[in-house]
Amino acid sequence: MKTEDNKPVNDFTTEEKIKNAARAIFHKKGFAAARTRDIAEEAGINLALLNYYFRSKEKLFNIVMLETFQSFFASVSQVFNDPDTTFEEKLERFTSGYIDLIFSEPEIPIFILSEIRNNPEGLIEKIDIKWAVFQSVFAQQYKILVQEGKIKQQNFIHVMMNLMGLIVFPFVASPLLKAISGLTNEQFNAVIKERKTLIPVWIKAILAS
Amino acid sequence: MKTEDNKPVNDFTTEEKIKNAARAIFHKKGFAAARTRDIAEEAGINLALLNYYFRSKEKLFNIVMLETFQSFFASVSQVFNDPDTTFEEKLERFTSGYIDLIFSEPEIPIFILSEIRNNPEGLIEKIDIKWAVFQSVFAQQYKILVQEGKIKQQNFIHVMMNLMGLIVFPFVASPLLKAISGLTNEQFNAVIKERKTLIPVWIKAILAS
DNA sequence: AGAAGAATTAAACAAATGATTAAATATAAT
DNA sequence: ATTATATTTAATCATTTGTTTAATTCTTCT
Repeated sequence: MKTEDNKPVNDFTTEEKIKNAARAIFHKKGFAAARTRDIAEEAGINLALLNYYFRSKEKLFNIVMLETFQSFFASVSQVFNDPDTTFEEKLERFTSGYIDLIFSEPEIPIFILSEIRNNPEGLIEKIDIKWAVFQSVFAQQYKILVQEGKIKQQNFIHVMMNLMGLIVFPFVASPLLKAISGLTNEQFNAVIKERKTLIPVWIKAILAS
Repeated sequence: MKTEDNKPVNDFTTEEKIKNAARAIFHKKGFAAARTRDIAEEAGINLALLNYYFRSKEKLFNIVMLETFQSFFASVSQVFNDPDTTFEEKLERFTSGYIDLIFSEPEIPIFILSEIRNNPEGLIEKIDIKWAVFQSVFAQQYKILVQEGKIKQQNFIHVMMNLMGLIVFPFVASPLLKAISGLTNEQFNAVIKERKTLIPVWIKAILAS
């Protein structure tokens, strides 16, 4: 039973099942360690269908990678280019929203960071991420605050490094941090949730220093 | 021409050549994407010698991983447990020293972080990293400063997350950061060098906030 | 010099893995 | 209903890749 656009009711199409499985496996293991048979099994489909729908492992990976990358940075652009919020509000919304986002899929940061080292120019150029960040309203508001003497002059890239470092690092280093701290998963998650309100405060303290 | 302990003069033993090559390849590509033939070629040796000296790719990897891990955290322990420096001095020495260390081998952080996700319990337990950090003199000095009311009460793990996040993140995200900022490699490196003095200032601002 | 052991090499093996084929089944169109 | 097209399957292919083997060369010891 399918609709006129070939989509099963109450279920996923074969193509979607493959892509969802591929996303899960690639995110968890990376391109090189992921096997097409893993993906086929996870999707519950015959191995040959993977090539029938996507031609090759690499083509499938590129699609998953691009979509992951895009959706992961879509919210950046949205928050950073909202004309109706202040610099400080953007700081708070970005921090809180991003921590929630990564919480829902904690493997994504390390996936992106580790896969991007193999991707010389291919991927990054496909998304206008530069515009989303360095030409954003957020960046312009920063510049104005500097001109007004409200915050200290400093290369804007430091702000981005600091903000993203404070948000993302605990996730990518979580196995290590759990080991050295001895915290349980629940305790660790509670610590990270605290950061949703702490990081904006810290960033402001940094900007004032 | 070799010395009595079988070490060639002015050169590396075969075993060392293999391990050095393995380190380079594993650091750059990770375990799954590294091929034993890559390593043999990089080392300039016959492929069979890899198994002759190290039994298997996995055993070779475990040796490289453990050594990398140990050497990368040895300096932490040293700086953090120096009884003759203040909390503030440790902050400065750790930041400066670690940025220099990562500069010399920029692939190591992403290597460690991405490989550790496959290593449930094996690796981390082999190093007493908990002692090196959470039971360190640095941690004790932090506790005292909190008791004295010199800095604000906060879970010590936040300090470690912040410090390491500010230091490490720019390296693991460098391809992304270069893309969004448009900086050249030289400009990017200059920015990171600025952070050697900035990060301790920022951490102190955070601790006071 | 000659024997014994260590190191090295070329070749091949075996398993894993990405991809393809050809037949079978299901779906859509007339 | 029949045909045509799309989807799915089991089997197989072809390459890659970790590993081993057996022969050869080098080193060491007497």
